[in-house]
Amino acid sequence: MATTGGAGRPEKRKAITRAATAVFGREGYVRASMDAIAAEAGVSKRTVYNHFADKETLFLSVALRNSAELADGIRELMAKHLDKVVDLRRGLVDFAVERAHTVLAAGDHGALGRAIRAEVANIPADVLEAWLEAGPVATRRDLAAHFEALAGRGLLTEADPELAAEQFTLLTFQGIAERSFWGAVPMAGAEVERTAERGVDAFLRLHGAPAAG
Amino acid sequence: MATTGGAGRPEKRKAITRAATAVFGREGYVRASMDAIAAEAGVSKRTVYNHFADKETLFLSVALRNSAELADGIRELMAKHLDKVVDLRRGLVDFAVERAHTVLAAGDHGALGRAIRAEVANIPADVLEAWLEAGPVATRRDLAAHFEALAGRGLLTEADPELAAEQFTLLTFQGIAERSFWGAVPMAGAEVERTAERGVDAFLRLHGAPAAG
DNA sequence: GTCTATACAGGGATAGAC
DNA sequence: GTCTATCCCTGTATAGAC
Repeated sequence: MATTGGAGRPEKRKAITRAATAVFGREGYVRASMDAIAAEAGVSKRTVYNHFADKETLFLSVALRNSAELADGIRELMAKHLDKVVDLRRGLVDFAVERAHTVLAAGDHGALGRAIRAEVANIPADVLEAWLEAGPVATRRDLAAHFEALAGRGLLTEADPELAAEQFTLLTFQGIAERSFWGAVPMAGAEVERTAERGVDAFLRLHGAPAAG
Repeated sequence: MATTGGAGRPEKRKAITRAATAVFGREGYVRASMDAIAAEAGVSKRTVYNHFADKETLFLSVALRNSAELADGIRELMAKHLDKVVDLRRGLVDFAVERAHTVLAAGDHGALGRAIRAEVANIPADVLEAWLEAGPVATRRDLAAHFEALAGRGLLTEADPELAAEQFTLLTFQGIAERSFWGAVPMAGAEVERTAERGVDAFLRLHGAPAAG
């Protein structure tokens, strides 16, 4: 990431990363200006350049951090809804709904994801790989582990946890993400829920244990 | 769309739209310059402004045209693979593979779709709606109609053609689109085929007619 | 020694003028 | 078809302030 040393006060650095996340999310990489980020952070532009070598470095830095934070949040949702589940369908639907709201919220998180996807052709391959690994890939792996545990409890079939995680995401989340353009166009909460329910029903027909169906 | 009258020679206009599609697709809306578009079209910048009022008008115009052309291409693929199908699984897999290659090809088509998705927050609501209607929504409707016909022949269940079309697209296409970032990051042909096959298998377990399974 | 504030050089963009 | 007015952006430089 090549931040310019560890110089400067940490509180300023934190304000800059928060502001950069918001401005890049709102405007996208090209439209966002370093002036606007400095203003939103409440620091001078010189201070921004004291902490981050240039605009690209700042963008990639907050992108990576954001990806990891988002994966952490989703991991917590899995623990909350899938660890000690009694009603499997209910737990899966609740997880799907909260996940969609978390990722696509108009707040800081989802917006930056949009900016990254828009800019993906201009991101160095190794940074893109790190972003994927910290975010979507980690989430799929975590979800597969949970599904494997659920299979161990006889609630899902054992066959292929990775495939189950992939198809769960497709059926319960990807349609919402695509239709709302990753949160850029708001989607009614009721439609999110309806989509999650229909997705979970399809998922359970594919991967639910016959006994628990 | 507010093109500036019908002035100018049609051949020039065609060259401009073709060049704009390519440049916007390569660079994205913000990075693309009217100079580059004029150069790629082999006309003067004055000629570009003679046909299209400004940069935004040009972008939205080629976006709409592109959306409709892409939907036409997919419609042809449906006719080719699903109209007189004998081996249903084979037909669905071939359709899914060709569709993925068509949409995500590095050529003119898919690249502009990326630019539109990146810029969606800055597109007027009515134009975005028209773009959706001409493209993704039309494709889903066409696919649902084909699935209804296949149900009439006893190859799929009758239940809900719209839902079947939605889930077919999710299971056989959306994962490829997401992983390749709508064609920005190339994906091996073998992985496209493998993904399509696994998606079709899941789709048939959800919507295949029991007799034909 | 890090911050703020401001100004400035250099490049490139749109859109219009000649 | 070239040329230009006008604007905005990045990144640096130059002041002084806590």
